[in-house]
Amino acid sequence: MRKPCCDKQDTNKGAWSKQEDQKLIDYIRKNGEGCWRTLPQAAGLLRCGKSCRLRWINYLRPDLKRGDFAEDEEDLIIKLHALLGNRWSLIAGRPPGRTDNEVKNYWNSHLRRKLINMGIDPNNHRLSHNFPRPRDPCTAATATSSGLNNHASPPVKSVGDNDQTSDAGSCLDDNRRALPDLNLDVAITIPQPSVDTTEEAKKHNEPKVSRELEPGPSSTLLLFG
DNA sequence: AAGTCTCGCAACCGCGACGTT
DNA sequence: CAACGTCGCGGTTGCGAGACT
Repeated sequence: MRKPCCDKQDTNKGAWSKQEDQKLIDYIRKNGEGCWRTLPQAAGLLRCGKSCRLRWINYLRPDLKRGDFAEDEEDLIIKLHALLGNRWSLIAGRPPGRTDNEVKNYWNSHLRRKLINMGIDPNNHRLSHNFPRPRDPCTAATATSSGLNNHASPPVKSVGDNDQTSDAGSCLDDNRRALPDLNLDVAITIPQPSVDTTEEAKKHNEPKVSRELEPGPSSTLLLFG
């Protein structure tokens, strides 16, 4: 089993009860987000601050859009992943009302496999000889059912993985040729306030985007959803 | 019908980034 | 400028539900 995330013996773990949810909602409605370290005690919750923050962001926030991803959302996520790699918080900033955790889970459980079935390496969005091609249903079936999911073969961390952003971006031409139905003409801009509604997101995404994705002053990237 | 397997979601953990002192 | 504390992100895991045998 896991080691506890914090040393406190008297903190609850695992699934949240309705009462806990309500306490957290009530407290944040009254006092706003932030100061997660002290929030649990102030709200009367036997949870660590991290757990409260995660629960609020991923589940309780009122502006969350739950349910199935639309096709245009899928496309957008694929495009953004090609451009950004596993920067889920940045990717989640674009489809409104989605969380990084939700996008990450959806990628790992659906989109990854979808790309694999299309013959695309989901790690770098290149056409891959190691992955089944669209016209090869036998290998496609084998790949999807034989451990290419995140459970059987968790992603191995490597230098290449960390560098996949530029790598993936450099292969967009290949993808266009291979996937005429998938518009990969994508670029990035700082999220609009109307899309990225939270102050928190603005605070953190803006500098991050400009710092990480703008190699030079002229490289302002515009994202069309 | 019962047992086993697979999948997806929610939650946890470690670590790096950032702010404060 | 180093030390410390907090926050946020990404990777990973556990568990329940549904599919399969």
